[in-house]
Amino acid sequence: MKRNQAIVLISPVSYQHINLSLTKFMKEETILKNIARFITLDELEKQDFISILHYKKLDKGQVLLYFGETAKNQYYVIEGCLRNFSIDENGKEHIIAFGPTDWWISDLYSYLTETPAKHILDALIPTEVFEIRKKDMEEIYERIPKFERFFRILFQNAIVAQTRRIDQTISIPAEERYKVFIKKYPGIFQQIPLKYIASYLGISPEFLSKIRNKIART
Amino acid sequence: MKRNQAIVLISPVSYQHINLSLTKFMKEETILKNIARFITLDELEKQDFISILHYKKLDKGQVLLYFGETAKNQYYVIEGCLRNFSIDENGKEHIIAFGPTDWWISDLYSYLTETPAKHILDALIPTEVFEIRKKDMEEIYERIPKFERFFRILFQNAIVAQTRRIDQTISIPAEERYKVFIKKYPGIFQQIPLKYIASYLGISPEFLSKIRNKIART
DNA sequence: AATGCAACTTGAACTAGATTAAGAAATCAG
DNA sequence: CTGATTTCTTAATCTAGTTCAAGTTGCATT
Repeated sequence: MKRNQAIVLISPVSYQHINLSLTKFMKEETILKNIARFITLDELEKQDFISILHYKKLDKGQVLLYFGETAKNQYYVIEGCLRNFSIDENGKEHIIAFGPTDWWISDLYSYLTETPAKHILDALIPTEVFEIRKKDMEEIYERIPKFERFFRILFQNAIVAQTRRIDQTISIPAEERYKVFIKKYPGIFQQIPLKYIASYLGISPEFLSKIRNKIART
Repeated sequence: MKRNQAIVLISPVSYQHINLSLTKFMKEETILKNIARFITLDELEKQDFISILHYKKLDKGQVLLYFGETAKNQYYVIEGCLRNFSIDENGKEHIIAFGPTDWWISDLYSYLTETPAKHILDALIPTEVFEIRKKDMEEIYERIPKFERFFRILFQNAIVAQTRRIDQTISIPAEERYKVFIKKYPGIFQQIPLKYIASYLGISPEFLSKIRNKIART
């Protein structure tokens, strides 16, 4: 079954598709628009916040956080897709989360406890991010307390999504979970190799292939 | 294998065991102590906050949130244990979260979106809670903005725990997950029937029994 | 103490998903 | 364009976990 056969791309055209990089200004606009979902910043606050952003451009496969390294940053994905994954004692990779365009991602455990990370963050496709250092963020919380509210709401929404995922993982079979994933994340489905999607779903690539074949025959 | 055979009870004696109910004052102290982990409240702020708490005492099996009902409250567990669970299309229950003593619990999706809940909250053992109405909480956020920080930190910690759980669910076998659970939640393990623990782990009660027997023979 | 109900255990049969191997198709680098 | 590498598919075999049925044990009620 060919991936793109019957699924319409419904997310906005990737900026890379039109071969026109975002200017610095436009990149900053995307993160400010993301923040404006939950809080309103005045111009001074916007400038203050922008001053702590560190732009990074990653190639496919490039690592943002290594196993054993202490996470001192969190990331906003301007464009592209990151993954947060672990490696089990058999050397097998398990994707815990994707970090697609317009999402925030980090290894929160390492970041909060300042202990070595047990997870790894890298880019699955060429990706641009804003990196925010923990120290800088703590100062922003002091200077612009409404960011407490922003992240409270962001984290609430993250908990809702994770709860949904836990529920599905323990209560519905892999085929159903795959169908839910396609509907929920069409952008990721289009861009990311199937073996990574299988890993995220907690199944083998071979089994995902069987599921897709079965769906195609129905 | 008998449950209590080789496991030492390490959590403090249940208040109910010593047949001495907490006074109203002591109950309020427990939630204030919980809050003091992340923020400092002055006496006026404490009184303000306590004024929105609604005490509830539940019997085993008593429901706090029904399927299809819109969640208008969140809960702090003074003593006891709640569960957040779903029922799949085969009528099977899946426990998504426990809410043991000193934890905060709600159906966050329904609470945030003000849509009918797809989960159910009830008491697995006799339980006392403080119920906090959404409307009251929103006013507290206005009057005492440092609660934004409290819940941001609380939600961050919740995300860390859920991420750990997702990682374990997709990467280690049920036996390992059971061992992790026992170490991490000895209190729940002591008090809650095994069939609920099996449900939380995403396995059948029969399979949990087989795991326990295997462990006992090793 | 007796009875009924709920929880737990056990074994056999079954299934969803994993593993292994091999080949095809797609993508990438030069 | 070509060769190398990665991704994907397919089939056979294996295994973790489910289901079902039945019996045992623990708990609650009378």
